[in-house]
Amino acid sequence: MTPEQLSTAIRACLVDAAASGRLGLPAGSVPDEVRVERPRSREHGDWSTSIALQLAKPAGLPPREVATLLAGLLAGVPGVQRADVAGPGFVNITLDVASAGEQARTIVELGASYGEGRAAAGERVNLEFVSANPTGPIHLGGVRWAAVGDSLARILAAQGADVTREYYFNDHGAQIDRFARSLLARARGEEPPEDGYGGEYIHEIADQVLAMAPDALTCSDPQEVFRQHGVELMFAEIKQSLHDFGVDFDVFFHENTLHESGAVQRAIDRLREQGQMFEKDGALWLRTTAYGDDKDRVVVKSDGQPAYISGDLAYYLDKRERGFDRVIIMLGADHHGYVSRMMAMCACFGDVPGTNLEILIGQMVNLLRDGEPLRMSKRAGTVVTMGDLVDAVGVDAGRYALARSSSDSMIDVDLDLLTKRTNDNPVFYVQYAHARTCNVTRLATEDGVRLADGFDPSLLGHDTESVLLAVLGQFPGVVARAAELREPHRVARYLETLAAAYHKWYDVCRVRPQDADEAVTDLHRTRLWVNEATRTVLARGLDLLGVSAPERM
RNA sequence: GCCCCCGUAGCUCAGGGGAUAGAGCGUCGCCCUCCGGAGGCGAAGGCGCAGGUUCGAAUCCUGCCGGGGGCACCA
Repeated sequence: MTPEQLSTAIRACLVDAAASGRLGLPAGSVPDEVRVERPRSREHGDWSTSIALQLAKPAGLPPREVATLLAGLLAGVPGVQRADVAGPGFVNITLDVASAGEQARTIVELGASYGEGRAAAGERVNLEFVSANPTGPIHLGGVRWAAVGDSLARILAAQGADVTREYYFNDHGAQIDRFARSLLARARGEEPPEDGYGGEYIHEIADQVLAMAPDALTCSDPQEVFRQHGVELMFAEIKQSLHDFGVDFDVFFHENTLHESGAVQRAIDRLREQGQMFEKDGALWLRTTAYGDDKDRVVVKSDGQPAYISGDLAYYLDKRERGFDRVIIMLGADHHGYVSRMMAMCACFGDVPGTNLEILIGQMVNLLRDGEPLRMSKRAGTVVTMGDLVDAVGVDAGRYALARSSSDSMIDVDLDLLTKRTNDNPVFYVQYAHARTCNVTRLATEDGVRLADGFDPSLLGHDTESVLLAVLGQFPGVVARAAELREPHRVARYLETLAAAYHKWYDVCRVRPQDADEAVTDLHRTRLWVNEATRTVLARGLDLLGVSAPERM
């Protein structure tokens, strides 16, 4: 019996009790979802629910009375060995060993599709992340969103969403001009401009542009040549480093196309028709304060030039017109000030903020060296790039380290720790567990233990076994929750729990016969099912994080 | 001044209003005639402060303290 099945059974008991008048409330007032949790202490059984505590008040009964009623009904459910009332009104449930053991069969039979859900089925999601300006390599701060964003895309897809990964390529503004001027200055052997970029990569790109266009310095518009080729080269490098990090976008959207195609003007016209625009001081404004922004925003400046937000307006409208009902944008904490104006903009279009537009703010990565904060500056060229991270620890450790923490938390990354390749990255703990499952399967198969020859879940009675089975059963709920809250780190934390449960089980429950004299029994075969189920979930979970699941390490 | 995030073990971080708050690393002590010891078992060690809501608060609300970030007709 899976936790989902148990939850359904509990709800059915409650609806029954309500319908027959024993609960003192109408059947319709039983919550749609009854939460089933793992109790903290093993002595409290396999699963626990606090539903009786929640229903006590509406039912007008003491919590323990509701719990007692529920426990009595649950005791009659097939697969439930016992249901006890505990504490203020918890119902603790212990399953039959065989019923709990069926979890292994369920997983092995579903294979890689175990853990998938339909919570986001039919949703067309546009997930925009990274979107770093092509004025330099992606630095470590941006890498966090690459890891988290790509993982979120995988998790949403596992819930049935149709996800497009999108990168907004800002190739239009003043920062690009600064970049071009910096390249030009470098090529002429001059110091970078006051507001420009420094660093080794500027040197390299400038040389490459000169190689591509030998007359770049003598042509009529040198800066334009450096801009065009420089951005192209920088962009190619960014794409490549993302690809090497295991992140491939479906759409690279160029801001330029919005201005060239007239999309900006269309968006402005649309908003004007809806009465959201007004003119003041020679500029055109969007009345974002009507929807909670703290000030109105200039869309077209008094000099006639479009302000930055005009691109955002057009871009949002473009995404919606491409058929995405959910536009999700991941931004760093240094951009959180945009949230209220973006949400207001969404409302100005007549959409629903929070539904059609979601903005996820992630906190920054704090770089340390020797425990001391490291100040990074693109201007000074002291940046730690995505490539540096991959060179230092590899893709798996890098992605895992960045994806295993909540995006709400600022995280510290100590470069010396990383470059030392120490074992304190939990990704190895999880990957090792996976490699172990593969090893066990390989050796067991050589010994003649075959899944197809038998499965007797009533043999899975060891305590470490029931823990492992229960943890395996939590996977679909974890994935669903990670998708719902847009929190990939939940998957990583879950995998660490699963790996721990597996290691403990492995330590005391042998899968293979001890030696050639020992016959292969149903216990060996059944445990091989458990091993396979674990391998399946570890592999799928790592896949959701974009981390490899090695068979040997 | 206003807005957002954070404050949990020595360090880095988990923790869906529920029972005795967890993991990794670090420290100390155990376990290889045993499917891979990148493992397992044990010990020490913690919710910034003060109120409030609740049967019940690390979790929700308010204030304070501390850290980070943001408040342009820049992009």
